[in-house]
Amino acid sequence: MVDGQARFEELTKKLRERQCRMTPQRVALLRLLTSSADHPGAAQLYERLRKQFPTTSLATVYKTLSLLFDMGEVLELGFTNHGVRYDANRPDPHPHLICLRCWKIVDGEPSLVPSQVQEVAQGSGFRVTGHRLDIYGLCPDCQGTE
Amino acid sequence: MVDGQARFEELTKKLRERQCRMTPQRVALLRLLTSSADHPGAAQLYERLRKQFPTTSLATVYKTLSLLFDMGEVLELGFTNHGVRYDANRPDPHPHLICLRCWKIVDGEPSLVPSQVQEVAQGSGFRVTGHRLDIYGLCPDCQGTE
DNA sequence: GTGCTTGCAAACAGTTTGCAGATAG
DNA sequence: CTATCTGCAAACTGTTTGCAAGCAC
Repeated sequence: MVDGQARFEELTKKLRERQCRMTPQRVALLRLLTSSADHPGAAQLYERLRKQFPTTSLATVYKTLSLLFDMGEVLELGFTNHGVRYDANRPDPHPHLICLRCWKIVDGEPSLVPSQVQEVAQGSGFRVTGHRLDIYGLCPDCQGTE
Repeated sequence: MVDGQARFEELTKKLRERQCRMTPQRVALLRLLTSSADHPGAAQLYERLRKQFPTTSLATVYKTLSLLFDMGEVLELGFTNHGVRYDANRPDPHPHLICLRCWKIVDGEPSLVPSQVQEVAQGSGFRVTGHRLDIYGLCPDCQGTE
């Protein structure tokens, strides 16, 4: 588990270094991101943000998220049918366990995956820069309720 | 490598068993799919199909692709920025090497990945039904041209 | 003949963009 | 003060849907 408070301060610091302005909306979004373990989507973040800032717009959420993504501080998990989900707690590639029923997303441990990745790439001539491992299935809550 | 002709006949047979009608458009799409190793998207398939059937519509391409997907005979590789790419040659999960520059997609060998998947899922309580491993990087052609 | 399939157009969802006004530094 | 950020609305992309006409069987 990652310390949300520490991560929040780390992100704040990195944004300041970039001469980004810390607007109240941005601070609130950073707090939300660093205290959410459930890989929220833009719409979920927007909804939660609206409780504090009723005039906040979805566009602002997207703009901040893509800023963080460009800085390499957020992982984007894109899905065809369920939009993009964000992980700002652990920006390095790690496996995700995804429930196909309730669409819950849980972090997995990297374990041996990176060496596997190199092995698969071997002989292809690709220069590997990253990877993504999604594991699909049913979470404990959704088993037996199909 | 998979024998495209054999795969084409296999798909044709499975569709017939489902009492699906073999329209000329469908046959042509099946041929295209089973002879393409480059994981084309719907738009690419549509363009190639138009050369034979100038009146073919994108909707028909999507309908047939989703039929094949529902039958478990086609792999959908969804990307946030580049739509969905299809693999009808090998419907079982296998790694893909993806060039971030030209967006070429090359098949990788499954090797040890499945056991890794089980290992990662261990302790999460998830019942695993599938997985997806994408390896990002630069293909040989795109290295040095950045 | 029957009903699945096609192809058009319109709808749709999620994301991005342009711009005028607001505001952090 | 000034450049960045916000929030609205409109644009955009890729995909899906409804429906009348067409065609495989």
